[in-house]
Amino acid sequence: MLRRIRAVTPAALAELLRDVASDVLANHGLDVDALPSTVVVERPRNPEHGDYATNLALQSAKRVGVAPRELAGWLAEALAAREGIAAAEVAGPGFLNLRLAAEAQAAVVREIKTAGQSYGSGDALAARKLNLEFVSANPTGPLHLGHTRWAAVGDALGRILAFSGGEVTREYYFNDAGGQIERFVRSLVAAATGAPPPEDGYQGAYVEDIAAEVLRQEPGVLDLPQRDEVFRRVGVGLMFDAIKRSLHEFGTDFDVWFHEQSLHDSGAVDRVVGQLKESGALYFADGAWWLRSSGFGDDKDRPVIKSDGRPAYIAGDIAYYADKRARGFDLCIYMFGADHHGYVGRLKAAAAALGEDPDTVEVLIGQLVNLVRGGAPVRMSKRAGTVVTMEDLVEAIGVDAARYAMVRSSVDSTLEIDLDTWSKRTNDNPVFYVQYAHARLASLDRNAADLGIAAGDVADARLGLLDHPREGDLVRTLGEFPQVVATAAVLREPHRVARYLEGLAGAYHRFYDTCRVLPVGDEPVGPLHVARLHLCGAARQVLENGLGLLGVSAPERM
RNA sequence: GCGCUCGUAGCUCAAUGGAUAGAGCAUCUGACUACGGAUCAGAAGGUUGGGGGUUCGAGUCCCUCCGAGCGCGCCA
Repeated sequence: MLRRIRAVTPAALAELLRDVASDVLANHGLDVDALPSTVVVERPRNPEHGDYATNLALQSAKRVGVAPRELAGWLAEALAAREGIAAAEVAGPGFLNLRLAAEAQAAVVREIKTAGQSYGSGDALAARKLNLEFVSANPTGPLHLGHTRWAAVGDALGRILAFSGGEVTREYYFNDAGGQIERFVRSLVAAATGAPPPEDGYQGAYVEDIAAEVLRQEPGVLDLPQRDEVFRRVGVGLMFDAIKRSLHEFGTDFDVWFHEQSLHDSGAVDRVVGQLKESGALYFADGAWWLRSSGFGDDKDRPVIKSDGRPAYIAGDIAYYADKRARGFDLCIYMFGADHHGYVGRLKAAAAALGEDPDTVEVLIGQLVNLVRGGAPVRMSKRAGTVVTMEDLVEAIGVDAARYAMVRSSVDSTLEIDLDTWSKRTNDNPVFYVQYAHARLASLDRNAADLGIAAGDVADARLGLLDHPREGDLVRTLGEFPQVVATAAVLREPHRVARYLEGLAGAYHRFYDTCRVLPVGDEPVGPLHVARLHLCGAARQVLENGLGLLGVSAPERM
């Protein structure tokens, strides 16, 4: 009977370190509370620094009142006696470098195969009710690249937050109550009547297409007195549908499609404005009602009811925020393009004015996306006239590459997507590099099946045989996944998952290059073959889980 | 002028205050009579825009200057 060893993953190691450090401090009569709230465990770049390293002694030395190296020495001694720890040594100013027994590390393979699709999930956001609002493009034209970035990043973030225990609702807010809808309708009417487009109107082939479709559905509409109303109802509806269809084909679906107009129709805007007037957050000046937003951290006060008596744009957003809170969301995450970052202060001020904690509003800002082809910028779209659309991008490189390209970089930096790179079917193209690893693993499984080899129950596998350096690297990489997901969730940084997958694919390819998995020729199936098959199965599972979080397919064949 | 986001290898980008700042591409040199060579090994490539500060330790935090993008409306 094999002895079952608990997998020593970074998370388990952090826990172990905390226990050991508490014991050590207590035994020396020192203050246990001097330990940092989170113990950092990382994989050193330099293999000479062990399998894992921690700066725990460095972090706590000052508060404990003991020299870092001395404290690290105490920890090393205590750790070396623990199960699964092969070696613990002090290095540099007080780092603690740890080597683990192969069997203890490889036990993570068992965890992965047992957890399956849930491996990597966690509770970092447990019991949090999260509202994610993203894309929210105005229904006056097709989605452009900025929207596309959020369609990919927001969707991935939603998956990651949910995987981390959050209760996530994804929403799309249609600004269908403002003046730009009027302009859109006028543009449609002009296109339908053959008149020149209005000066402030929308242009592009899509305007013509929608106008033509309205005429097809409502023949004779041009002669009706309610002509504009029909164009509004049918034309805007067609635009809604086109946007929803684009997003669905992009793999991004929403739980709630919220219409600004509904807030006006239901009286929600009137109610929230009344509430703000009553609390004194609004004041009347120059014929308009102003929000004292400068008193809540904004640059200046903002008109909420304009002097013509109509609600300003922000009125709808305040009511929308209040609606979200009333629905029980304890955190409202907004995702804006960089050109709307000036809106952040207003939104937080509005929350504060309603007597809410401004921290219930969290705004992510995404920088611009530029396309390059053949070394030259791509700016024009066939359909939209002026900007490149989501459909243009998907047509050029496909959904998987588009999503992956958008999600593999931090939203903080402007992004350049080289269409030549992302349409290649080589490892110039990061998404193919990762997907190829998965396809290779799928191929391996097919080959094993053809040979009649089954890995069997992972509980019986001798995973301690996985002691080759390449195996160790792969095992440790697999063990990092839950932490990567948790960090991505907490920091709202889905690109960490993508970068991790590239590292995992690399670790797998390096392992595969050196370590033969299946028996050669007449060689009988041995325990190492079985252990490696399980390792490959675990790698395949993590690639699948990770790609799934990004909304990118994990192909069996390519 | 004020504000936000940035500035890292030739290029595209990583790095939650940790050790010698990392990948991929491009360049150069190697590895297929075995599981997908769409792979792997190696070389070369850096004053992290400049300058100060904080500390055991700064690409990361603070100040300042330079440069880029984007904002600064009773538009949405």
